[in-house]
Amino acid sequence: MADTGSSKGRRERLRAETTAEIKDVALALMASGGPDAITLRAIAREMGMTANAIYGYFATRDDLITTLINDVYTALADAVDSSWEATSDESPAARIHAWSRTFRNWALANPQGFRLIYGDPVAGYHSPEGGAAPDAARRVCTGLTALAAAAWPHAERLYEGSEFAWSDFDAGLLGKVRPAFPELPPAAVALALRIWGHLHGLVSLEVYGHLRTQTASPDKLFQEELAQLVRMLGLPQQR
Amino acid sequence: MADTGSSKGRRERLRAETTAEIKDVALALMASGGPDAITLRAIAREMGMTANAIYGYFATRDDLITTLINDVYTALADAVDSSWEATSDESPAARIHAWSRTFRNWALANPQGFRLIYGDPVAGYHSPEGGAAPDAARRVCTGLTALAAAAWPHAERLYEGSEFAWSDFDAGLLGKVRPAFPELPPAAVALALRIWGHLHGLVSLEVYGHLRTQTASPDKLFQEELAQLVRMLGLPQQR
DNA sequence: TGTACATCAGTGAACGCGCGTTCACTGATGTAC
DNA sequence: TGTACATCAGTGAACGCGCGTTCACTGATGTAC
Repeated sequence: MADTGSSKGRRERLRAETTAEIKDVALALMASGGPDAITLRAIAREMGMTANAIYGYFATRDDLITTLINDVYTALADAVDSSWEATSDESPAARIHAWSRTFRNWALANPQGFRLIYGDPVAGYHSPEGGAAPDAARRVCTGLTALAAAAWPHAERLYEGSEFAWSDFDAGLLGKVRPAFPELPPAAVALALRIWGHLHGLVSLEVYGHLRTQTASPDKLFQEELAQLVRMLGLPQQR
Repeated sequence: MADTGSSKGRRERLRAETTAEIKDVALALMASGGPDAITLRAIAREMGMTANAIYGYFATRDDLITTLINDVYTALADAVDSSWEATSDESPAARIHAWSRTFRNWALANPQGFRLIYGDPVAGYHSPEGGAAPDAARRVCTGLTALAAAAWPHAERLYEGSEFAWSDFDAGLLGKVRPAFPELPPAAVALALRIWGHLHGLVSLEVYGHLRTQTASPDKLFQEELAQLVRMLGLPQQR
C-alpha cells in the first residue's frame, strides 16, 4: 500500500484544490464586479474563510493578481490556438476568420478578463519587477504572425517598398516567430501587429461599451472588417 | 461705475477660478498617478484646502469625474476637429493622415486622459443615470464620418454588396451625420467605425504598453497602417 | 460715510467603511518510534 | 497498536491607512439702508 504516499498526496491535493478555489472565486468576483472587486477580503468572505487564510496560498495580493492575469491570458491563448489548429486544412482566409471570431467571442464572453489583461488591471496593482509579459501574450502574438504568414504569399505585394527591419521588433517575439516561419521577412511581423490592431480596436471599443452607443450591429461590423481585411490581403475568398 | 456689478462679478470669477484649479489639479494628479489618483482628499491636499471644501464646487466625487471626462473628451475632439479644419484644402489622403496623427499624438501626450475616456475610468465611479455619451464622443464620431465621406468616392466600390442599413446605427449619431453628409449611404458610416477601430486598436495597444513589448517602432507601424489604409481606400497618394 | 445684516468659502473634527497585512494562537491531520 | 511529536491550515483580534461624506462652525467679503 502506498498509504503514506497517498496521505501526503492528499494534503497536497487539498492544497491545490483550495488554491484553485481561490482563483475561481476571484475570477467570479471579477466577472460580476470588475477587476477592482478582486480583494482578499471579498474572496475570503465568499469562501467562508478569514481574509488572512489566503496568505497561506499567495504571498500577497499582487501575487494573486499576477497569477490571475497569467491564467486568463492563457485561457485566451488556448482558445485562439485551438481555433487555429482546428482549421489546419482550410484556406488562409477561413483561418483568419476563425481565429478572429474566436478572439472576439472570447472577449465578449469574458469582458472582465479582457479588461484585466488589456486594460488597467486592478487599482493599486503593480506587476513584478521583471515586468515581463506573460508567455501567453507571446503566444497570442505568435498566433497573429501565423495569420500573417498564411496570408503572406498573397499580401507580400503590399509591402514592396517596406522599410521594416528585424531590429524594429522585440527579440523575444522574434525568437519564437523566426524559427517557426523561417522565410518570413520583418514586414510580415508588421502586418501581424497591424492585424492585431484592427481586431483589438473593434473588440475593445465593444467591450468597453463605446461601440454599442454608435451601432446596434457590432457583429455585422466585425464581419465586415474581416471580409475587408481578407480582401485587402488579396486572399481568395471561398464562400 | 459698475462697482456693484464688478464686485458681484469678482465673487463669480473667484469661484470660476477655484473650480478651474480643482479640475487642473485633478488632471495633473491623473496624469502622474492614473485615474485612480483622482480623490477629493488628494486634490484638497494639493491645493492646501480641506477635502470637504470641494463640496462647495462639486456635489460629489462622481460629479467631478463626470466633468473631467467631458473636459478631456472635449480636448480630444477639439484637437482632431481643428486638425481637420486646418487641412481643408488638402487631399482626402492627406486629411486622413493629419486627423489620425493628431488622434495618436493627443493620446500619447495624454495617456491617462485616453484611459479616462476609453478605458475603465476610475475605481468606484458610476456615470450619471442618463448615461448618455458626452457630446464630444459624438463629435469624434462625426469627424470619423467626415474622413469616410472624403474617401467615399474612391472607397464606394469596396461596399458594393454591403448590407448595412440606417437602422444599424445610433439615431443620435445619424442626426448629426446625415445632415452634414446628405448623400452618404449607411455603409459609409460602417467604414467610419471601421477606421475608428483601426486607429483605436493600435493607439490603445500602445497607450496600455502592449505594443512597446513587441516593437521598438510603434510610430513606424502607425505610419504603415495609415499608408495601407489610404491605399485600401483607393485614394490617390500624393507624396 | 457708517452701521447692521446676509452671503458664502472654507475649517476642523468626526463618522463609518473596506482594505492589505501582521501577530499570536488553536486544533485537526499526519508521522515516527 | 498506541503514544509523543511535528506539521500546517485556518482563526480572531488588531494595526494603520485613505477614502467619501456630514456636521456645526468661523470669519472674511459684499449688500442695504
